[in-house]
Amino acid sequence: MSVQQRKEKAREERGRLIVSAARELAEAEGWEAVTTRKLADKVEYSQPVLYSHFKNMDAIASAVALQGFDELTVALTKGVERAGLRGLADAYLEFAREHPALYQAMFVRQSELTFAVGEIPASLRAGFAVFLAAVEPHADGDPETLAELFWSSLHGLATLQAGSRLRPDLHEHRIDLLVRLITAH
Amino acid sequence: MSVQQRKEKAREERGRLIVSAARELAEAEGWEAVTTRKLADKVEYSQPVLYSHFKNMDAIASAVALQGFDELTVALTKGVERAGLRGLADAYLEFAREHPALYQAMFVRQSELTFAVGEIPASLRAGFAVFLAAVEPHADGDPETLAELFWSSLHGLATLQAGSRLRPDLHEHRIDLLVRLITAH
DNA sequence: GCAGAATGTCTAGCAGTGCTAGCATCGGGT
DNA sequence: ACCCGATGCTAGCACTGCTAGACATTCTGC
Repeated sequence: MSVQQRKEKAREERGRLIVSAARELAEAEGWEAVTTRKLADKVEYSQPVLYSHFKNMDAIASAVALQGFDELTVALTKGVERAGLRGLADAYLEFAREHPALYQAMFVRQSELTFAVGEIPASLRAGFAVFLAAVEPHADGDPETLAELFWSSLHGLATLQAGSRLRPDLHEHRIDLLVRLITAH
Repeated sequence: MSVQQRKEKAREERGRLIVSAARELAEAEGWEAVTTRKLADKVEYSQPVLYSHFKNMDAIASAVALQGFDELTVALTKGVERAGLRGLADAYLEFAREHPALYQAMFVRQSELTFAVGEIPASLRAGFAVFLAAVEPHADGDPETLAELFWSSLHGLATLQAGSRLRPDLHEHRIDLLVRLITAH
């Protein structure tokens, strides 16, 4: 049944095309501009094909988010290898700044995927592991809490910054201070 | 012109009615359920009336947010008076937890109101002042940066918690740790 | 090679969204 | 008593997510 396998492969390819088209559209014009019609236009199919790949629009955004988790984990790993805790913080905030729509899909837009209760994507869990390892030397026997707090702080900085609610010129100072607070035990 | 003044007063009253109806609806069913038709139904007018008070739906949400800034500042002040930095953190996170839709309108939904660039609502500025004062004893000559960082951390905790992305049982631990990091200079 | 079945895609449409033009109707000023 | 401006309404537009049903097209069994 090689012919069916090839079909299946082409189908998966089209699924990936939809996801990357959605991501591009979101990054270019924001998620509110990602409509079924525009997306169908972009991939040069009609709207119903979207629904043969994904349950609904939210599922497409979730697929984009999943890509993001993978890429974030890679970026975080590189960051921590380059410059420890400070590199991790820089990598996280740079990722959020460079891919605002992607970051929104991952952490701001509420989706069906409620983690912590239920199953967490493996890539996200790997990202958390990077935090855990990086933070462990500075935790008094409770790296989980410190890792969650560090992540939360970075998330807060990322989202408030994205909304222009923090003074841009103090960006570096805030990261410095955060890292100093954690490392100075 | 007493009659006109009375009319104007009734008009303002209706404006407030719209805002509180929107807030109730959002708190009860989430912002995605706040539509012009439902809102008009709730205040027992037709949709066009909404537009004689507000430019558009976003402006209504912004009015709700403005209410929230006032209330948050009050809550933060009480918190810091009761238990210093820890009371401030508790008050902030309790506010976000008890009024999730309100908090969304204030800090999550992106609106025209980009602060930091442009004018910041007076009540929000007052809220930041509470942070500044509470944090000042623990800052090495740079309370602004520490206040922004503290606020960001709480915001991160609040939003990630709201999305069920943090372990609920560690809630108190995270606050403890955050406050300890700041106070332990 | 060919009829019939199965798979896949598209056209057309529904219900609901934010928002507005234009028409009644009501009330105050002269 | 009349006029006229202000006010709220009905109806409608262009858009949204999503789906039913018609139409090809391709594969299967003979």
